[in-house]
Amino acid sequence: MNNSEIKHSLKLAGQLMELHGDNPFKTRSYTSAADVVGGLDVELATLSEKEILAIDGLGKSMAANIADLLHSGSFEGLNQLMDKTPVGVIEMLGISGFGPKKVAVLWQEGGAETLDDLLTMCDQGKVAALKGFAEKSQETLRAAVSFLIGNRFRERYANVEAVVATLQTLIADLPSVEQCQETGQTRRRLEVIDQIELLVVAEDFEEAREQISQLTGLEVDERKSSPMAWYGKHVGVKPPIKIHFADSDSAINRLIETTGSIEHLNLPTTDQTSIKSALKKGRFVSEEAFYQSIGMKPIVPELREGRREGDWATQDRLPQLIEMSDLKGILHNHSTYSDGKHTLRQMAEHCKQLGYEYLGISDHSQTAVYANGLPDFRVKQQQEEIRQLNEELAPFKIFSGIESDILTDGSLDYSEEILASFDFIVASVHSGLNMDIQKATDRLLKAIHNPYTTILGHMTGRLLVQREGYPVDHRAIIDACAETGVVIEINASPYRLDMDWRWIEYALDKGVKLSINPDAHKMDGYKDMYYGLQVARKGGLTANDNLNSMNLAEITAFFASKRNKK
DNA sequence: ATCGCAAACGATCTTAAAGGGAACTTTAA
Repeated sequence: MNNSEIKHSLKLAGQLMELHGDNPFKTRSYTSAADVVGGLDVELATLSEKEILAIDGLGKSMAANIADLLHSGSFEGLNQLMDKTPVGVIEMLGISGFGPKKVAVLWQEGGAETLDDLLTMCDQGKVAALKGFAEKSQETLRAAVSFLIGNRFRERYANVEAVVATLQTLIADLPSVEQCQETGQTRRRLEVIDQIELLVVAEDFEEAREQISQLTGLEVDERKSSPMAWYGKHVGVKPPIKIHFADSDSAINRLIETTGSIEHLNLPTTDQTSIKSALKKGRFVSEEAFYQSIGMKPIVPELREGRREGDWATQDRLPQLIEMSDLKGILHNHSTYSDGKHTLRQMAEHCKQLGYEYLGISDHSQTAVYANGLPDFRVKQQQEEIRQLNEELAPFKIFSGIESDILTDGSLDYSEEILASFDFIVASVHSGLNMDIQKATDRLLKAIHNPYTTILGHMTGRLLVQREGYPVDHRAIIDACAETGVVIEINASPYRLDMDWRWIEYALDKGVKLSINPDAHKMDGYKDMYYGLQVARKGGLTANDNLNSMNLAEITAFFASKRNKK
């Protein structure tokens, strides 16, 4: 078990204790132990019991729980709590906006044991009748529960990536299988996956199907499976799996057919038919050969969504999509000054080691007390440390920034004097997320028009599969960024991937720059830029339109010119 | 349950918004 799994178990134990009305101080000790574990930069599995006991916030009981977790994947206290809580009620703890206390009422007073029970109770008006609930809460609950139910079989891309790779290898190694290739949504790098698809090349489909069904972890769904397709699922993986079969002659045709979205396959071709019907006219030896046969330049899988790629490919105007090697520096990162796991020095040295030219540090601002946000004097301390590190690490450069909360009224979180002391400012909303579209848009517009704002951070506050973002008028916001020269972040955390890639096209039309930012809270977090890059490519982003593709000299000039416009 | 001060025990404290219900509880960043 790794730290993040241990953290998850301790947090769950804390939530369940609160649900069952345990001593609040005992409850809190579990929650805070979970936080402590989350903040460690060394794996608990590598520590002795004595070393674990020496960690502040982890005492005798917690050390024993951790030992049990490492040994058996659970601990007695957690097992007991799980035993007396229905699975559906545990699922309710994930409802955004409703915590353990409210869930306890819904379960014990209202009798709900599943998410579906809750919807029924909302329909019957029974939720509004419960103590501590009323009309408004009932509707908020209905929306949050519907969202969770709608996402029951959907998963973030990053969480299925490894399973897809493992399955691919396992299946390719089966004696009856010639080749196994990723296709469908994951091949297109969609941010949320509701079906995993693979294409198997084999002579004898029947035999291949049977061997696949034998693989550990896979469960076949006999009813849905057919001679041409295996349907089923993998233990612990939410989206269902569909495996297509093809002989080697038709493999490329099947790959193209299963990779593109329906909208892509329906795109018109110059002969008045569609991609889909063109595929039926022959067997192709490569994807490139197929697209050329219909007068199109080859289209990479990420772009096959049925948007503008058909026209681009026909007119030879496909964008030169951004690549990892186009990223020259890393912006929007946290350190131990606020809620990051690693020190400023560690973050900088690691960034430099990876070959980047610069790092933009933007810890949380003072209002974010829960994240140890920086008051004025700590901003100054950090800037002094940055100055010293810059001397030492030159020519590598750390830019001093801040992730300033956009307060409820749309203003930033410091005085003019402090705001003016930063090289760049990421402005993001972190609190008061419950807004209508008018209020949210006005709040963001005011922040965009603040002359100190350099980058607009995670635009909608969404958490994929967990929580809907607040609604915003994307056009109005992008237009304002065009007017003010504010850069829009593509937050690369696989939980967010916000702004949504579907709006990149509009932003590029308006001449707005984007920035692929990892929002890293630890050194390892830099890797998330990969996920941001995938969705950026889906949106047609090129290196030219991406802020952190600038080299050090260019971005230094960019920050300076933005500051001089004030 | 943990910590700190002290030797068995007491204190444990982010804060603001929101909703429900008329002073407070719950939630979430």
